[in-house]
Amino acid sequence: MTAVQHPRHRLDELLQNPVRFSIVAALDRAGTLGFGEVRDAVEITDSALSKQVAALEAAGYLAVGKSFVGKTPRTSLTLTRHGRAGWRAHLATLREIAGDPSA
Amino acid sequence: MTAVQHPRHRLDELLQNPVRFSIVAALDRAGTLGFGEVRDAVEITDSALSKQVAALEAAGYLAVGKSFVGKTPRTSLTLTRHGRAGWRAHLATLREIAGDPSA
DNA sequence: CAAGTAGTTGCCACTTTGGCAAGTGCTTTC
DNA sequence: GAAAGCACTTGCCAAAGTGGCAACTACTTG
Repeated sequence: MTAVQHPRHRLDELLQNPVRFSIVAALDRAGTLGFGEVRDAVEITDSALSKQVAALEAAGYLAVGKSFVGKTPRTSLTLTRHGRAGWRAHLATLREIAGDPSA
Repeated sequence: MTAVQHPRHRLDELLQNPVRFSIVAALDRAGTLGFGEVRDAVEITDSALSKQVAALEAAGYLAVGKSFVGKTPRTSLTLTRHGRAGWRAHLATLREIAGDPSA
């Protein structure tokens, strides 16, 4: 039989970072948000957000849409199905480790 | 009025590490555990655990007791009041970010 | 053309973390 | 009583993650 591993091994590396955790949390709740909205909500610099968004996008966790609202460009962020699944699994694992009965 | 910061700023740096998170979670549930018990539960090497325990102890999060059970030394780990408070606050912040209504 | 908006990227320095091997303190075995 | 064992501890180091800052892209407005 396979040894049962401690749940920490199942934590999502991407979501262990507080910034990415917060970005994904915000998107999970809001559905879609603009780059600026996320930047202001999470309180991070453009540079840092841009890098973390790129990481999440590369992992297929979120879709980045470029469009124009009037004359100004708008980058919209939305969780993918995969991202949402990863988020939920991560939360469930955290709860499992913490001993949360609702895990 | 003071600007309300995003809750991620209140996350406990010590508890952002999965190993320390797991150690503290286990101790919160069990009360006191031996070094070996934690090592086996969390599935980590002696070296890594020793270092993380030292970090948690330095932060006043846990008390390390050295004693002998028969002839073999036993290092027991217990959360301090401060450690328990930090743990609870960290969990509450995670829930707050995640939008958990029970936060 | 200069300047501004909305991001993006490169470069770099700092920090964290783990593995591995050697070391510590105490005890049992040959 | 020297060697070996047990339960950790520590030093050294290499790899990886992050953020700051400044320069850069792309497009628009004055």
